[in-house]
Amino acid sequence: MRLDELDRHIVARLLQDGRASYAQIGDKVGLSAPAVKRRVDRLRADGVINGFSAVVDPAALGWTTEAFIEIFCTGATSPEEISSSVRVHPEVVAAYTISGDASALVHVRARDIQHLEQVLERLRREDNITATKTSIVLSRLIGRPTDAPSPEPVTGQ
Amino acid sequence: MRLDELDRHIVARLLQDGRASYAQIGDKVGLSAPAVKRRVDRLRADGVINGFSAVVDPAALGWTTEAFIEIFCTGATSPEEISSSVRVHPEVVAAYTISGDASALVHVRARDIQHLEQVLERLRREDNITATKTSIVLSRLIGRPTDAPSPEPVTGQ
DNA sequence: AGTGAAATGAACACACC
DNA sequence: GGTGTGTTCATTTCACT
Repeated sequence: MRLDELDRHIVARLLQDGRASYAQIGDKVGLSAPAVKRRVDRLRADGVINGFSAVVDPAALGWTTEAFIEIFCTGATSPEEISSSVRVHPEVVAAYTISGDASALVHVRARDIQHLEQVLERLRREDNITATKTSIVLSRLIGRPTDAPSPEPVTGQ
Repeated sequence: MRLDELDRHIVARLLQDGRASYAQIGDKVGLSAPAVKRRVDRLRADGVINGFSAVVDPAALGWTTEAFIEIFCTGATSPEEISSSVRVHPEVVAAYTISGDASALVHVRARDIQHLEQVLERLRREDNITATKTSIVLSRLIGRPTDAPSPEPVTGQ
């Protein structure tokens, strides 16, 4: 499934304003509203667009503390096992297996430092997990709405 | 500014479906559509909700490679300097100053490994940056739509 | 703060060019 | 891909509690 320029343009607009009407988008990209809807429906069916969401300030909801935790696991722990050890903790907002020394990198949000400490204790109690290495976020320098990329992959120069 | 239960409920619904109508939300939370709209307007004015966005699959847009890069800087480089060194690179989707050895942690998306290498070269050419340590993402285990937290901070147990 | 009603405008599903 | 139309539904504003 290939995306043309119009598709990318529509995705760009929806990243910027997920509640834009089809007519509004159509004005910007040069299509009629029904044509935009047809393309958005197709983009959703193809899994390019997976839904819509509000962009919320975590601090305003009481999540003022954030950390990245490197997870070290026993011998040959599978990604699935890591995933299930980690996903039971609701404070985990993202987790990745990565190259390098650690088995996984986990992005955590907590109410405060005390809460973060509790999360760490709970993670370290998991059977697979032998060690953790925590980097507390001091400040967010950059963060696009959804950590989303721009719709146009930059061609290498 | 404090949020009551209804506000959190509304935010939860908008995180799940950013295009939900006010009437739909009202049905779930027990309010009329105008009442929901007034609260959403207030949440936006207060900066709790910063906008709406589509949830897009980066791979479908051609961004198949992802990495976390620890950035090491000269002596006393300020967060602002790091930020400006890093934000000029469009492949950077997020960046944080963190505790620990590194000065900052940068989340990067690239088209492929070759492209990632180019990003690394460009980053290392920045004056402030003395070294980088890259962890390539092998697989995403968990990733809530927007790396957003749930609207209810979990109380420590 | 909330509701309810009325007017405007968007969405949707058609058939059609 | 663009129009047209008609129906349904959402948004918005206002009066009122």
